[in-house]
Amino acid sequence: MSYTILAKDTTTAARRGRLVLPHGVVETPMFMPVGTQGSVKTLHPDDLTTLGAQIILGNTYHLSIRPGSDNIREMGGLHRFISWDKPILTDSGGFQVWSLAKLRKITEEGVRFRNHLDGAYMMLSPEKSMEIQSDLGSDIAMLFDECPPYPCERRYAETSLGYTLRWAKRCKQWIDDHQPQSGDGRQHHFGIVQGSIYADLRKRCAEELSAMDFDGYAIGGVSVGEPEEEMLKAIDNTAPYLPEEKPRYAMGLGTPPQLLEMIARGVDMFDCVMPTRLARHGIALTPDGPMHIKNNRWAKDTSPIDPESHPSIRRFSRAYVRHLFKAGEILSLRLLSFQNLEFYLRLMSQARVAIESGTFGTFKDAFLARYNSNQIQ
RNA sequence: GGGUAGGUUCCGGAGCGGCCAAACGGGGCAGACUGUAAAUCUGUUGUCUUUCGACUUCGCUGGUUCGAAUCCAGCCCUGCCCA
Repeated sequence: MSYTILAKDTTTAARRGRLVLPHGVVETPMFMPVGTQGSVKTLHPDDLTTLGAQIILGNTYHLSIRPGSDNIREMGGLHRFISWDKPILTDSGGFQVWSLAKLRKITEEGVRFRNHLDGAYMMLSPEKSMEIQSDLGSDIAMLFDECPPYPCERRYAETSLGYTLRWAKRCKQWIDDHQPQSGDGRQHHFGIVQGSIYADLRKRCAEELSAMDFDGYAIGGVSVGEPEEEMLKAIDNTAPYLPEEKPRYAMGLGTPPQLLEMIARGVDMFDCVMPTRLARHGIALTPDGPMHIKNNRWAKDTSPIDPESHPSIRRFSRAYVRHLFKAGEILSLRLLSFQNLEFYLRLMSQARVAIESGTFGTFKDAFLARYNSNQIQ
């Protein structure tokens, strides 16, 4: 088995695991920095290594329209192309069906897009998505799903779920036909549970996908604008029906507190644009809460943004980073991205240690109390 | 000295008799962001008031008019051209 549960928490459903992938071993719970276009925005791959990133994301939709997945395959695959030799997870493009909704048409066959670059028509189907991800050579390929919007009426959610389940079967068929190998060295495939806010649909989807025996399972249809309460409910309505011995991945989430809440519910993997996007928008994440570095109150603050962070960011004062940001200097975006990812990855590292010692519950409460107090000195 | 263009709210810059506390851009202040069409987007930016509204403001002084940032006169100051 490529996934091993190493420890379980005593008072929550948190798990400490290890996932063996073609390009390396990743320890869970873990956070995956998002590198949609083959780059975690503003950061050098060596920065990611310094930060302890174990795996990053790439995106099927974006990479297939530019520079083209066939080109990437001919150049030796995504890892070589972007010079990153650790694991990569590729999203299937299903999310772009949702986020670029104005330009799409969904049919049984798949989704017909007009891409956002030159408006050219493009078809994404279960088979096509799997083929692109195979060309990219990612360690984990996500199944091609239909991500319903929020809010979503029952009727639409059912129809949408039908696509997701039938498309999952076709993805499975494509995998069996094209990638018959077994073992940790082959590309892994994760199913995606949809069902919107409807508990019975979530359960049904989780059970049907589980029966198809994928390498891991994702909880999708979250991070689409729903309130936090609905998001956690979707986790609660899904996680219990997923196989215990497979990794669970909450897609597109979340805030630091949300991450801990989901780990406590048995989720192992996360990805989110939040740390890097907030960085580019002038917000630093710290153990004491988010910090609008552009605010006037930091103008003369010579202390570091986060005294507990990595030395290479700790050496700069809040006043300096603020100055760089306000002056439009690119360095500020890099420094803040570095800080925010450092913070996310540190949080995951601390969570792993806490689970191993069976104290995740108290760790979580302490973290939340401090983070939510938002008392940055 | 002669000619000419102009002086507008933090800056640039529109406005050229009422719809003007004054477009737009920048800057300032604050906010939003959750499988990245995002180094993006939103709000706010004369004073007082919770709202209605009141008050002060378009170089200065005076005038014309029911009404002036806008018209007239004088003055002050800047840029450019000629001596």
